[in-house]
Amino acid sequence: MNPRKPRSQSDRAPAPRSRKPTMADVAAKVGVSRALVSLVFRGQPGASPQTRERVFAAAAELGYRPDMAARLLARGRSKVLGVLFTARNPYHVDLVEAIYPAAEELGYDLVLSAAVPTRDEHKAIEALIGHRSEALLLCGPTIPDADVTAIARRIPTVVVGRHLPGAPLDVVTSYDRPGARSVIDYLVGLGHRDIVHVSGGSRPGAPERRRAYRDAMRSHGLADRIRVIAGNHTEEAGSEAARAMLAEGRPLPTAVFASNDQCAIGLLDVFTRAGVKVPEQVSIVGYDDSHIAGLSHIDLTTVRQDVPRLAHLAVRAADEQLRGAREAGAYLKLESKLLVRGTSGPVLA
Amino acid sequence: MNPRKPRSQSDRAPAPRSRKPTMADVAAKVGVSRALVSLVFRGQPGASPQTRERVFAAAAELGYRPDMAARLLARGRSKVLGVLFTARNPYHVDLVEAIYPAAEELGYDLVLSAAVPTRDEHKAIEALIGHRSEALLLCGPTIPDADVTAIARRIPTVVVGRHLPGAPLDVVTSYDRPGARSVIDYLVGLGHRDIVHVSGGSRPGAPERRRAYRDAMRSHGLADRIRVIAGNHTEEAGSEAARAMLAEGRPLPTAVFASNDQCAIGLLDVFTRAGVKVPEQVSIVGYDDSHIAGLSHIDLTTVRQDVPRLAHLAVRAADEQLRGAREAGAYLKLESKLLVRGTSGPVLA
DNA sequence: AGCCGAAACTAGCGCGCTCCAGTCACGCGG
DNA sequence: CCGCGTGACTGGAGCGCGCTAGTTTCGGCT
Repeated sequence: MNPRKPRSQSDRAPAPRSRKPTMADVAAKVGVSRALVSLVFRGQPGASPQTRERVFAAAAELGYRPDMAARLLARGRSKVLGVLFTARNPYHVDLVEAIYPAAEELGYDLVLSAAVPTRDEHKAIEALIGHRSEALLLCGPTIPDADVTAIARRIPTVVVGRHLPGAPLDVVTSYDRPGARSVIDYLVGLGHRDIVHVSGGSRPGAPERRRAYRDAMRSHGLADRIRVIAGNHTEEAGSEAARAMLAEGRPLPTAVFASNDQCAIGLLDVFTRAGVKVPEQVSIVGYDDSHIAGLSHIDLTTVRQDVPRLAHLAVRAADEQLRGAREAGAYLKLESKLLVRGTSGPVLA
Repeated sequence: MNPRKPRSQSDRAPAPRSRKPTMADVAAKVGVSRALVSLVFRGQPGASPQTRERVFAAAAELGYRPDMAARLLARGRSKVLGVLFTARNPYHVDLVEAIYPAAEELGYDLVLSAAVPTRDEHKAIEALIGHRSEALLLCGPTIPDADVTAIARRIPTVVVGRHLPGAPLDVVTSYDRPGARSVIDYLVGLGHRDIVHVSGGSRPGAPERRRAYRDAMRSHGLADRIRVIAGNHTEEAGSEAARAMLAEGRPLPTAVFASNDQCAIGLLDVFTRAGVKVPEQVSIVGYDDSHIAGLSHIDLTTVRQDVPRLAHLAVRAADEQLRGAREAGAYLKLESKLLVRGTSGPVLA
């Protein structure tokens, strides 16, 4: 068995459903040159209104669609942004949803590539580059700093939601420290003192949130109550943390601050199933305000990041890099703000 | 100033991002023809092992990546499959994750396009076609039958997880009827009689599951206990249904069969928060076995669809259509099987 | 020696499109 | 009458690659 198959006839043109019409077909039908059709389709001046009309009519009749690949190839600029995201992360999904309109506004098209368990971020990024993305938007990438830097040297890159100072790329993110701090301030204001933090390890944003938690606790004179449980940005990590707390036998904290919403939801589920009342017995606060946090049955208190604006800035940063408007290296940070919902409340005596 | 610089032959710019290296650059560096480099990169026979080695070395040094757009253009076949999915649907995410390896196996590349609130499926599909997808894989599309049919006439199409008989496309899905039926059989076997179904409206698979529920109830002599609550394939719909049941004042059913996992989770959350014990007071069963169903804190009884196989068949169907191996119109159905987890149990006297 | 065929490699066209440098007709002032 | 500007349109050279039809080299066989 030869592992590589020789190209056979069947590997060539697919059974033509009817050959895809090209610009030349449209041009021929109207009786003009291809160049004119091209002009019309790009909406550029240089064609009379009547001709435009006829071109569009002929195109519609033939079912012609401009071929992106050829267009990309011919044009210096491809106007395509590659977006890397983690399919399982609802916050990333929110980001992607917000990036679409932002990109459209500036005339960019999007190509998505998902990082999934069987397909790591490196591969996903290669695919994006291969598909002729002009620039990359990386949503909370988890590969090492050095790798991100190496990629950024090859292609304009914008990292969203991860702190990565000093690399030749733009960073768009929220101020994690004040966001996390406001959570602690809020909880302390409600009378909480035993506030546990379930951390997200080295996940994007997690170190900052952890540090802000510690700082805030100290500044409230609660240094001795600091407790960080190592976790992750997943439901599974949250539920494990909750089970661990329940299994300890000692009293539960009155509040838990999770490093992101998924983790918070894991906590929430395990606690409520164990009969622990939220927020009466334990307040739970997440981070990100991903769309699931807002669902009525979750109703999670969390920290909202301004996702549409984040997306907008990210696309604009990419555009600026591409236009050569400035060097890469911008560090854009947005305010984020506490969003009080139903999973948090005062300490009940 | 003209941004378009003429290409100078001797452009060996160490300035990192000056210009993307092309195959010609690699060829020049190695001292062979472009054609040979092309052979090497396609893994085709016709190059000596030493040459291969040198080509790869030079490519790595230059940071060369084959340009998909050009490759697509030059090759009759683009070998790209366009995948439409709903970013917020975890089951779709599972599917996408499974499609990646399946596509790779047959030598296809993937382009994803997400249907999101601000960007409907039509637009997403146009984008896929524009990016030169040879065929479309539509994960549970929600646009009208006629629209899907119209698209399928333009481009080979495979629909996953939606019943759509008689259209010029392939369908890959699971047997929803037996799957749903096994749920009812199982619940009845545990002693349940008051089994409510929260339906998914006209969402892919939902009508079949609803019908199977009704049929199964009747065949168990429970025709008078049939109760369908109109819903959707979202958490929100599940939670609404749960709230509605709680608000009614009359006794809860002993079991609820939701049309998909997300809906089931909505139910689950509202019930547990209201202090209703699952499964002691109410058993809850979902459908799809999306990855969230398996999370330890959810531990949802559900119906597993064989996602890897579904993905595999879908890709193969697309491949077959493209190769002209057969006409479109295949209807592939897989077995699905009940997966008993922690949210279901016997009726307690 | 002479022939042959496979292995290794090359030349060059063409994929569908964009873009630049024209060409053509037409009107107008000198 | 010519020159000249302007709007409408055309020709053709690429973009980076794949692929067919070669050419050259070389070892083995009669």
